[in-house]
Amino acid sequence: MKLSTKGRYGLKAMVELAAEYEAGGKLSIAQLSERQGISYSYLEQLIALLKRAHLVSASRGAAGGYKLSRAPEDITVGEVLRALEGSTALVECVDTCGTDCDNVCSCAARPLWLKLQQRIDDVLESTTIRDMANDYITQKERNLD
Amino acid sequence: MKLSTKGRYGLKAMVELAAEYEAGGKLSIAQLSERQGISYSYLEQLIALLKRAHLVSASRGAAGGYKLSRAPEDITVGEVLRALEGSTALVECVDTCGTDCDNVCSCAARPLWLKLQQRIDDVLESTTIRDMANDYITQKERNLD
DNA sequence: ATATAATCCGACAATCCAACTCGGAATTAT
DNA sequence: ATAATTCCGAGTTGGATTGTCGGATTATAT
Repeated sequence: MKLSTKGRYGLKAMVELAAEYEAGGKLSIAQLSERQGISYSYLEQLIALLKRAHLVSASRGAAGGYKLSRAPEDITVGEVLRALEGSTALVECVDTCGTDCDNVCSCAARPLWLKLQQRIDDVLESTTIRDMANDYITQKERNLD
Repeated sequence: MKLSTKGRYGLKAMVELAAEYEAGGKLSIAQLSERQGISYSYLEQLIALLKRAHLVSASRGAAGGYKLSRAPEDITVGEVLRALEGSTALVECVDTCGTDCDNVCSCAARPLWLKLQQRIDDVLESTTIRDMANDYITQKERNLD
């Protein structure tokens, strides 16, 4: 019942880009990996996932980098995590992509998993990375005092 | 972001015991593993975890087996999952046992994880295995039609 | 007493997957 | 040209999940 580093690191990278959004918001992998203390090579892979999902767009070559392809208030945490992890489902049998469990109709636990998943998705879909960036920024300001 | 089979199988075993509670509620591993199609040897291990957490009690020897050590309405899903998985935390940094992340105070994601974890635990602590057993029983009845 | 049915226990094995690393090709600004 | 960057696929490593197995222990039934 753990979220992988893929999801955690990738989401933090998105928040970093969101916090930079007003100022143009382009950051290179080198910048992102340094700000978060994540391996350059690994972050490369994560960003690739985000790009494939059209959440960020790249400009190549020298002075290149990544920026959000939409405004941060239009990107939900759920979208980001799905791009990174494939799905936010806690158990397969509640995945929107369907299930191969032949037992769904008489499963003792399925009603619970459905309810739980709904609560999780409520949070993930109602939170945007703009929200997170705002928290992040005020948090950093507080730390300066 | 997946729940392991430990949690899923173990919880289903507990619901099976809860459904049997009124009738005495003692079941052997052989019975439990057959009803769920889970390997006998593996289930043995899972039950051991539940026993260590005093959620079930065993009677040894022939005609032995396991039963709930408390009434099913007094056992929450959260307790069961903690016994099986160690923790229900989605990310370490919200674990009640504390964290070794030196970044908690300026983490862009922590407020989200806290909120998410709270919603998850709301569900897990407010659902008992009696609730699940009731659902399970009516579900089985519907399937007879 | 003996056979039988069960829990108990620890060690081991297979498989998977998360979490990276690496090398180099393609692209673009200066 | 050169340096900075994205792009891409393959390989590695370690640890966790998901079991299996053999035998010891305990209780019941006959």
